[in-house]
Amino acid sequence: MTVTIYDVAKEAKVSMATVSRVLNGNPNVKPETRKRVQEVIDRLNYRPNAVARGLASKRTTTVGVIIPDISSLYYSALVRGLDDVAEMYQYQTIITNTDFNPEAERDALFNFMSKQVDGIIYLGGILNEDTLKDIENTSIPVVLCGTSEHDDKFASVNIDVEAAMDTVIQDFIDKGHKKCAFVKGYYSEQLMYHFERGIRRSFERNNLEFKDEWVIDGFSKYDEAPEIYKILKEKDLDIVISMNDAIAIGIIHAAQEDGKNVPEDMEVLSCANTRLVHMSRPTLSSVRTPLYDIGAVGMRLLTKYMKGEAVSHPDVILPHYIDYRGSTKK
Amino acid sequence: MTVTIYDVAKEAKVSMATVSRVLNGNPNVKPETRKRVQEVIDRLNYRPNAVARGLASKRTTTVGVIIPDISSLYYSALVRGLDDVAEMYQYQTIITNTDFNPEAERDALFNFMSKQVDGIIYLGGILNEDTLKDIENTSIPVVLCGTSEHDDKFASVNIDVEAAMDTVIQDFIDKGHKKCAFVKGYYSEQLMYHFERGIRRSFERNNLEFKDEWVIDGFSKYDEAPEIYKILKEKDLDIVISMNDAIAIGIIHAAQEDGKNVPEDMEVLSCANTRLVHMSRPTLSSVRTPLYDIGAVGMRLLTKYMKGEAVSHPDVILPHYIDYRGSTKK
DNA sequence: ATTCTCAATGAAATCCTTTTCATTACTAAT
DNA sequence: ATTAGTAATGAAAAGGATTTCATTGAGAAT
Repeated sequence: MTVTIYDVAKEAKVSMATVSRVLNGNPNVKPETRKRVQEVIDRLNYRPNAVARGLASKRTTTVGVIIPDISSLYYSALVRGLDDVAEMYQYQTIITNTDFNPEAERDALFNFMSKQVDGIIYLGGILNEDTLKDIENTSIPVVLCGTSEHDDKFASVNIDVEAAMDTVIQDFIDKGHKKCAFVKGYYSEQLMYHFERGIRRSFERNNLEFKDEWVIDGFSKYDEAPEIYKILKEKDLDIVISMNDAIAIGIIHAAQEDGKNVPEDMEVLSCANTRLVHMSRPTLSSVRTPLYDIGAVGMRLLTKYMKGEAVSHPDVILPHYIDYRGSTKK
Repeated sequence: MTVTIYDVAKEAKVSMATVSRVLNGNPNVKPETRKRVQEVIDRLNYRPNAVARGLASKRTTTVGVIIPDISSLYYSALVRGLDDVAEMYQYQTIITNTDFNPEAERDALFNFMSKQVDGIIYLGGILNEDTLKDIENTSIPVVLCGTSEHDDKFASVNIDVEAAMDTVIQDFIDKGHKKCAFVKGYYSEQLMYHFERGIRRSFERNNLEFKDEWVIDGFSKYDEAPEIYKILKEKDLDIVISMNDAIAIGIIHAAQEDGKNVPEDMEVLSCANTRLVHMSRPTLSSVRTPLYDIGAVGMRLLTKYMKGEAVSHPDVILPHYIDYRGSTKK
């Protein structure tokens, strides 16, 4: 039925070992032998069984990716970056959606181990201690992308979100503002924590108070924005930093429906940087996080680990920019 | 180092076969033996090697997914549907982005075969004849999702796009319109073809001509919308059916910037149905394609094939609706 | 001519399961 | 008491590659 390496060996009158050598580009094969074997491979249309190969070599050319939700523009942009680089290096990815559920993350991890992935990219939420230990034991390389976990244990790729927030807040304060809302989103706790810390730090440095009640949490979708707007209005907050850009757009729309103008009556800035920022009116000011690049660099890093290469800088910080567009005042 | 089935067998004083039976829920194990083995499994923290298992059983619990671009809202919604059902049935997915490149699709397919996937979900563009034949030879089950390929060879899940377009056009004609633009997007040729055919059919039935020049092709991104708008204006087309909703929104914005009002001066309807439709002002009228469900049903179908179950209706047509929102007149 | 290297190749072990087939130990039936 | 039938188990093969180690042969060095 299916052609195996044995069939090729027999047909080419060599041993399986030699066929294997040809397959893997091992130089210890006489050119004419190589040619003969290659001809048989082509003629028989032989394609190696990656599963058998994986069992024998202990390498599967597969990496596991843990992600909250692939249908989010934010995460799918990261994944596209990952995938393109993975493709370049001949790896395939297995993606598992976890919706920030720690149990789902744990299951995913165990699945990856069972499937003998060569590496893991983690874009997720919180790894609990047990799971963490399990991973370390396997010695499967792990790279964290955009979760802002400054952890010694794993390599990571991020932007400096605290610095970004610092800049943003300083700009607002310089324009004379003394308060702002911070609307969290559907991201990892750590990431949200770091954003908030950047904001607080900036307020502190300016000897201004950042009130806990300015943090608005528990919303994840565009549809919920009117509720958020209501809260903002109650608290008389007219500077809004939203982690999620769909929600930011929703807030703008809610304000507009309430007869307000953005940015004149309310300024909105998003921390995500998906394609949506261009698609609202006014266009959405935002922190330009290079999502695709974070994914790409993360996977590149992982390939190095998987090949056993030395990595000089395991914690990569990519540059970020603040793009002031229509939803903030000059 | 790593615990194998052999270690468990030795420790539990049974043969590997019995451990395997316990692992796979085979009923031919005495309850007390099962318990003893299970205890050892837990104690040793044994987790089966899926690669070895795959080699021995010829089943990998992995399905390959071919997709143009995971970072598209349209396709990632489909994939989320797929993934959730796959998860339910204990399958993992390997996703490959192809950007509609036939060669990339072919490579992906060969990769899947090599990795011995149990099934394939195809959301892609055009399978050329050779590749098609290769797939058939492997007897790997394939399900087509949302590509609108009414092909006897493979199972498929779709909406009836021609009927959808027919309804839409009929509505426009009933409102007194005699022409409309059809803006293609970044989708498969077949899908676009079926949409166009639905439009043409409707025009014909009303004894109206649909001109070739009303078909606008070659654009894929929001940013390109101003160009499209220019063309629309030249051709004096004020009814626009766009396959892509980001582009539809772009056209609306371009019109607004040109001092026009939507829907008063120009009506726009999108055929995709991503979350974006709610996020524009005016909100975007669209064909409500149940993307998530198409993916989910497709994967469900595939699980049946993979388990060798009979499938009574291999070509599923899911219901669709036309959602008239703010971008079209009542 | 003999020894030494090194390139080229093959035999066989190995990777870790599942699965088939044979065997043993019981229980029920006659 | 004997046989038949069945439940429970084990031994060993199979799955398709890689990899280690041994071997062969040819050319270089002595």
